[in-house]
Amino acid sequence: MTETSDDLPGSYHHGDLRLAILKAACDHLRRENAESLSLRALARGIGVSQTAPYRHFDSKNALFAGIATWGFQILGGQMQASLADQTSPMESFLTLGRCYLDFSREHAEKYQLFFDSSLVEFGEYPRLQEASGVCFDHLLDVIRLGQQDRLFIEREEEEIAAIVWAGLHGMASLLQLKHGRQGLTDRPVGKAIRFLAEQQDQTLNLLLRSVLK
Amino acid sequence: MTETSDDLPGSYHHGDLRLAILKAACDHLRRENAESLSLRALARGIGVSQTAPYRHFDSKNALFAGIATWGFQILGGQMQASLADQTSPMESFLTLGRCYLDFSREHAEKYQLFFDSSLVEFGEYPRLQEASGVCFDHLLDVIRLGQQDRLFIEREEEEIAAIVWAGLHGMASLLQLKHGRQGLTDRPVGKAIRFLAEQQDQTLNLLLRSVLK
DNA sequence: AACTAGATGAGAACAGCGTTAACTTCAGAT
DNA sequence: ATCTGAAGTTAACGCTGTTCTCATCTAGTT
Repeated sequence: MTETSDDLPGSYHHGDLRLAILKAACDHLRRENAESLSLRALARGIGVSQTAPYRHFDSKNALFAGIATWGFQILGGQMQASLADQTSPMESFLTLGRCYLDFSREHAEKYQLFFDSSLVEFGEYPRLQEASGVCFDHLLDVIRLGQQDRLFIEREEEEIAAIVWAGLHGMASLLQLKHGRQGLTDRPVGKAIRFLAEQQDQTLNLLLRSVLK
Repeated sequence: MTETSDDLPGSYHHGDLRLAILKAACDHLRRENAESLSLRALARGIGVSQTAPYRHFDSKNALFAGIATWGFQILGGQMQASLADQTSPMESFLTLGRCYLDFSREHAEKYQLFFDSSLVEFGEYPRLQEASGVCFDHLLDVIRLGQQDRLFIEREEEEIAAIVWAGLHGMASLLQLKHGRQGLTDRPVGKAIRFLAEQQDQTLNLLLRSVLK
């Protein structure tokens, strides 16, 4: 059993409160939003005192940083897994882009924290920086592979990575608007986002074309 | 004098409290962040009671929506102005992209609200929807112009707009990381973003190339 | 010139929040 | 068996968003 038995009566210690908080926070972020998330309500929902979370996270910001770190670890793992059975550099490159978009959809609540400098102070959490660095390194690795095959325009690998990242993040952001925003269905902007959602693979290819020779 | 005389003693009414709140909020967002913004502190800084802002904004979210609406109005005006003295559709297209990036830099605090569905509930504010719609229409206009010259790949105008928007927003987001985030200077990701900032025009051209024939 | 209505501001109050400090309980090593 | 540190609790502080009631000013009507 992977789940801890938190229904045992009289158990003073929770068992894995840290993970329970992370999960509950993500659940809330998915259903509601970041502004309405409260540490006290989270603790109440789990069934511990309102200050118990502070044994695992120094502050609310630290919790957000923890979620973001968790997210980068998951993304890093999925990137690595997605590259395992690719045969060509070009295939690897496209697969990595697809992987990024998939993550931003499946873990939307974590992904949003990657770019919300109001909720997550990157500089204060070295483990977060490292986890994000690992993901970026995977991207750089794939780009170096492609450069050996002269796949890309003649730029330094970091520059190619930045352009690719911009395209991917732009797509991911707009795709999230579709679910996070009401009232744009009948307007042109709604139609545009619907196109984006329906033609994801084509759009992805078009945007990645930016760095291809 | 464009500024209202709020230093007059004994003046019960502020004169233009709504605008003063909008400006003060933007100032705060630029220096600090959204989470630490407090309506009460804002009112204190302006010198009115803590409930005075509620005469102009129904809630904190309404204030954010007001800032976002203001932002779209400014962006719409700048888009229109930037297109005034362009001669070719291609020139107009590139200029509009430049204009978008400029706005995202000069009004970073407003721009961030455009995509923060946690702070701004788009569906609840028709004027916000309309202001954003005007901006999107400017983009569609330019694309229609380019389509007449067979500038773009064969797609519907909304689809081209979505791809362009994705590229622009991706660039704008990553460029904001440079100023909003510490501790990524020596890492590869820091180098990548520095490239992006230094080669903005080239990168913009590369990304916009996605939709060119 | 006096009156009135509506817009704008003030003050008190409420529940909820993040966070800290001091205390309690438990699990594991010596 | 005892000790120690990790993990959880309780009480408290100041701050917040928001609402309700009341005060003041402005502009327009008679």
